[in-house]
Amino acid sequence: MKTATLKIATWNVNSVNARLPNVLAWLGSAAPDVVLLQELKTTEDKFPRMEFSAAGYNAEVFGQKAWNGVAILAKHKITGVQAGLPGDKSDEQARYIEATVAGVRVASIYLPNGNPVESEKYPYKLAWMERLRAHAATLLGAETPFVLGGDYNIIPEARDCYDAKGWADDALFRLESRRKFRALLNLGLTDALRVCNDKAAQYTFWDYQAGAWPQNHGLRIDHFLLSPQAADLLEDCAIDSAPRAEDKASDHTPVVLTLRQPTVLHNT
DNA sequence: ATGGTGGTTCTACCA
Repeated sequence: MKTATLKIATWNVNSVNARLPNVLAWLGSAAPDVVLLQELKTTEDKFPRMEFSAAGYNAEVFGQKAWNGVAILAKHKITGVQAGLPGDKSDEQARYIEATVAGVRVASIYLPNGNPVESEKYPYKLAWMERLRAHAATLLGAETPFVLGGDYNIIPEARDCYDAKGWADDALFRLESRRKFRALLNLGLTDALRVCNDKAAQYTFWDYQAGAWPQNHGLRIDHFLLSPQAADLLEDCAIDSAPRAEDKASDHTPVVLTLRQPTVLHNT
C-alpha cells in the first residue's frame, strides 16, 4: 500500500501579479498540495484569488502595497490563520502568515533582507529573527508537526553560496546573521533540504543582474525548517530549478517538501 | 566596470 503524502512548496515569486502565468503553469505541472508564497508585492484586494481558485487552490493572504506580502495556497481547507509574526505590534511589514492545513501547521516566511548592514534594516532583521526563534519555541511546546518555509534571506553555509568570500560581510551571510539561523536549528528544527541532499551549490536564488543564472552564481536562501514531529514525516525535499529558466522568471525558484500524511488516530 | 536587471510606482526604493 502506498502511503499518502503531502507536497508543500515554497516560492518567492517577486510580484504575484507579474508572475501569475509562470506560477499557474508550475502549479499545473508540479501539482503541490500546499504552496507558501512570498513577495506578493500587492494588497489582498489585488491578489489574483479567482485564478488560483480556478486552479483548485484556496488562499489565505497577508498583503501590503508595493512590497513584501505572503500567502498560503492549499487544495485542502485552511484553518486557524494567523497573519503577522508575534512579538512586535509596531511591525507593519507583511512578512509572516501561519495556518493549519491537513493536520500540519505551516508558515510562509519572508525574512527581512537586512542590507545595507549600516542601516536600520540590519538590526530589524536580527530582531525579526529573534522573534521568529521565540515563536518557534512556543510552537514546539505543542509537540505537533509544523513547517516553517520561505525566503529566509540567510545563506547557512559557505557551500550554499557561489562566492562565500565575496559575501562575507553581506547581511545574508554575516556570522551574526548565520548565528541567528543556527539558533533556530538549535531549538531542534531540521533544515529539510540537507537531510535529502548533501551536495554543495544547491541554489534557490540567482540575481537578475550580471548573468548570475547562466553562470550559476546562486545562493541557497529559501528553506524549510521542520519540527521534530514533521521531520519524522519527511519523505523528500528538492529544489526545482526549472522555473528560473523560463521567460519572465522570478529570481527565486521553488523548493518542494514531501511529507507522509500525519497519522489520523481513530477507533477501529 | 561604483556596473548590471527587474518590480512597483511616478521618483526613488527595494532586492
